[in-house]
Amino acid sequence: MKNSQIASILRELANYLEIEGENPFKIRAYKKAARVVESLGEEIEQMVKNREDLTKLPSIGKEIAAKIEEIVKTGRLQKLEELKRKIPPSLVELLSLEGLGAKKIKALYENLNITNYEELKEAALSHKIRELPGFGPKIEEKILKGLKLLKQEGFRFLYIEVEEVAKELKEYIKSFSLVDRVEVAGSFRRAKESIADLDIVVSTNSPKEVIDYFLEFKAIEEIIVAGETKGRVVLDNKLQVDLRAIKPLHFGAALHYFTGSQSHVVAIRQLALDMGLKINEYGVFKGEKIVASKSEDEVYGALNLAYIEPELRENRGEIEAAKSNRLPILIEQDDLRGDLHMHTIYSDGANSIEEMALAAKEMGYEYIAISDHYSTIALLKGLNPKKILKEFEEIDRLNSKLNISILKSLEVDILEDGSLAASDEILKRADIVVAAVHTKLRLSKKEQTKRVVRALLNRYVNILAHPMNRLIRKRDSIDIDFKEIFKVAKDNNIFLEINSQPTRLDLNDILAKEAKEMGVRFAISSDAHNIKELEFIKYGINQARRGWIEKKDVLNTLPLEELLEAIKR
DNA sequence: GCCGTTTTCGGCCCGACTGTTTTCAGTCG
Repeated sequence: MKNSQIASILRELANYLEIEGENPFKIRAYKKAARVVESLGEEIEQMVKNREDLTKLPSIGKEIAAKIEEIVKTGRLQKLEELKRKIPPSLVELLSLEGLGAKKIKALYENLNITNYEELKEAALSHKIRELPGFGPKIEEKILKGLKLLKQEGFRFLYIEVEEVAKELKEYIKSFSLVDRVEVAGSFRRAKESIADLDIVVSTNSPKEVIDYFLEFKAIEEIIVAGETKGRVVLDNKLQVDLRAIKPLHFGAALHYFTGSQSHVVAIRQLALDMGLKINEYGVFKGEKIVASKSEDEVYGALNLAYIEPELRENRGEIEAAKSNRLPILIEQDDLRGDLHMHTIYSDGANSIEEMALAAKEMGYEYIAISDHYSTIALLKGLNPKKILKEFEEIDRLNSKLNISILKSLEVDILEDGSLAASDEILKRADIVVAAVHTKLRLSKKEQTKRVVRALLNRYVNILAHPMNRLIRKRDSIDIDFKEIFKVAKDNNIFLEINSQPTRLDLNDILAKEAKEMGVRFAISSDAHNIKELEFIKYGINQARRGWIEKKDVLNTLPLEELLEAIKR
C-alpha cells in the first residue's frame, strides 16, 4: 500500500466526518495527517512492518497511528466502512461543488433527502432548494453552474501547461497603469510539478480598479468572485485563477501568504504566536503595531529566520533549517556547464548530433553527452553495435570541428534480469553511460530492486536515468526499494538523474531530498529529443531546487576534466 | 485528533467574499 493511498483514505474519512458534523479540528487533524503521510520520503508500509512508532511523525498521534496500521495491515478502515453504511458515498461527492460545504449538504440531505448530483440538479431546477432556511435563488443558480463546471476530482495541470498563461496574465496586469508590482504566487511560484490553480498577488493603491481590470482578461470563461480586493475566475481551459490586490505596504506579507504552501504558512504563523507576534496577509504584528510587511525578507527577519526560497516552503524542515542557518544554497540553471542526456536521429530524436551540439553551445554549455537509446525494443529505433560505432566516429569528427565537447554516451536499457542491452565491449568505448529501465515496469518490489541494483553494479554505468519511471498523471512510479538504490548508488559512485521532461521530473522532490541526505549525487538532464527540448532543463532545475539540491551535489556543474575524474569507479 | 521549556486541558492561522439576512454563518484558500 502506497503512502498516497493511505493519505487518500484518511482524507476520505475526513470528508465523511465533515458531513457528520464532527468537530472541525478533528477533521483538520485527519487532513493534516494525510498531508504528512503523503509527503513522507519513507514508505509507511515498511515502517509498519518494521514496527516503527508512527506517533513520532508530526501530527500523527495514537488514534491516527492505529488507523494507519489498520489500513496497512487489512487494506481497509473499519471506521470508514461504518460511515459509508451510514452516509451515502454519493453525498460526500457533493463536497467537490464550489460553494457547497458540509453544513449545506447536510441540510439538503436532511430536508430534501438529496444524496447525489442528479437529485441535487432536480431540486435546483424545481426551485425546492430556495425554500430552505439559509438558502436562496442565488445558491440554486450556483449549484447548477457548479454541476456544469464540475471539476474532475483532484485534477491538476502540469507546470508547463500553465506557464504560458501565467506569463500572459502577469504581463497583462503589469501593463495596467495603477499596478505597482505583480507576482504569480502559489504552487506556481514554488515550482511544483503540477498546479491546481494560479494565485496572483498585485501591489496597488487602487485594488478595486485592478480587480475590474483583471476581470476583463480575454480568456475568462466564468467569474466566481468579484470583490473589492479579490477576484476569482475560471479560464476557458478550466484553470482557476485567484487574484488578490493589496497595498504596497503589505505586499511582502501578502506574497508570503499567497505563495504558501498552506502548511508552511500555518507553521510560520504558529512560530510567530510562540514569539508573541501575530501574522496575517497584511504583516507581522506586535500587538497593534506592524513590525514587518513590505518584503518577504522582512517577514522572515521579524521571526529571526533566514529568507526561505519558495521551492522549499513545504514544511519539510525548512523552518528549522532557517532558524539555525542551515538552509541549502539552491542550485541555479547558470551553475550547469553541460547536459548529459539527449537523443539524436541515431535513435528517436529529431535533430542531428551537430544540431544538438550547436544548440547546446548557444545555451552556454561547455559539453554535452549524446545518449541515444541502446535497446532491444524496436520501437525506440535504438542503436546496435554497428550503428553506435558509427555514431561515436561522427562524434570524434565533430569534436575536432566544434567549439563544444561532445561526450560519447548511450542510454542503455536495463533488461529484466538486470543485465544491460549493450555488451561491456560497447560500454567501455563510451565516455559516460546512462542506464535506464524502460520495460517490465510492473515487477514486484523485490525483483525490481534486484534488477536495478545488478545494473548499477556494472562497472561501466555512471548515471541511473529517471529512477522512478513515472509519468505524471499517467503512470505511477515503479515499485522499488529506493533506500536500497540510493545506498548502492552512493557506494558505487552512481549519479542519479533528475530528468527534466515535464511529464517525468524524475527523481521527484521528496526522493531527491532523501537521496541527498544519504550522500548521493545527481545529474540534472534534459533528456531532449530535439533542440527545443534542451530548454526543458529549467524544469529539472525547479525539481532539484524543491529537493534541496545544491550546486555541489550535481555532476554537470563541474568543468569537463573534473567531471571525467568524478565519474571514475 | 494533536500537542505542550508557561500547559495533560484547552487551545488549534486568519481574513475575504457571498448570500442570506438585517448582523452573520458558511465556504474557501
